[in-house]
Amino acid sequence: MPKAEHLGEFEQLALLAVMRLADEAYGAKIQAELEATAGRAAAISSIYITLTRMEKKGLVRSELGPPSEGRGGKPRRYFRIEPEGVEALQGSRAQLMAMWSGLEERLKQV
Amino acid sequence: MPKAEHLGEFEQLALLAVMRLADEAYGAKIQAELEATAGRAAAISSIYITLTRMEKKGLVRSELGPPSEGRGGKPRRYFRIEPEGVEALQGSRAQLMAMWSGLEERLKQV
DNA sequence: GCGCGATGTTCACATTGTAATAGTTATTAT
DNA sequence: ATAATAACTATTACAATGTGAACATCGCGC
Repeated sequence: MPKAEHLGEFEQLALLAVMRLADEAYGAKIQAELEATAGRAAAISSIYITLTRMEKKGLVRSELGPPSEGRGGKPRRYFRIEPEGVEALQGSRAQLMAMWSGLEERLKQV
Repeated sequence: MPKAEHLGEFEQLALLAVMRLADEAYGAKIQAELEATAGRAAAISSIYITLTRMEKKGLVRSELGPPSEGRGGKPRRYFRIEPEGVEALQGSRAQLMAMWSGLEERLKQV
């Protein structure tokens, strides 16, 4: 029973990638999305571990795709964000935006 | 020698609070600022531990205020953000903004 | 002197993030 | 048929980040 109070830095990014990819959100693609969009290198293990932990907290769910799609390897595991995940994400975002508000201007003067 | 690749969730918030408070950034006030502006409860120990660790990485520096100011207790420890800290903060922000871009609209439809 | 309020500090632990490595299975090459 | 390769998922052990509880310091008012 994790306490699950706040989303970690990487948890936020991983959730966002899942949302962006909609129904194409599986491990390898999530990794590519993070690299391409955020410029954030992430180990593939970080992605699986983080998403699996979040699944236990009810922030995402996952299901296996069809066993074959003209390719080898294990079937893909597709992730979907749950309403709780969306909510957590919006909460984190609101905190950061509140803290940033008014700071951009000040930074320009330096 | 920590590796210090990315800022954690709380590291970001703590740095932002230090920036917002300018030359009034000491432990208790940082805690109050987080609560007031972000609605984020944080243990006072989290603040000191996190900022002390970031000081070792060169993201902030700190100095003790005058021993007394008509009040008891240890002298206040004032924190300042360093240019490296500002840079790290902007990097984290850019990643999140990139990942969020385009998602707000999609969310409204749910 | 004694307690109170306003600080800062430390320790032990829980949660979050990563590197290294192993496992699965279709397709292609030999 | 067998082996190599490619495209994936999974586990383990550890490092970094975050927290709760408890303690230490010191001026002020009684």
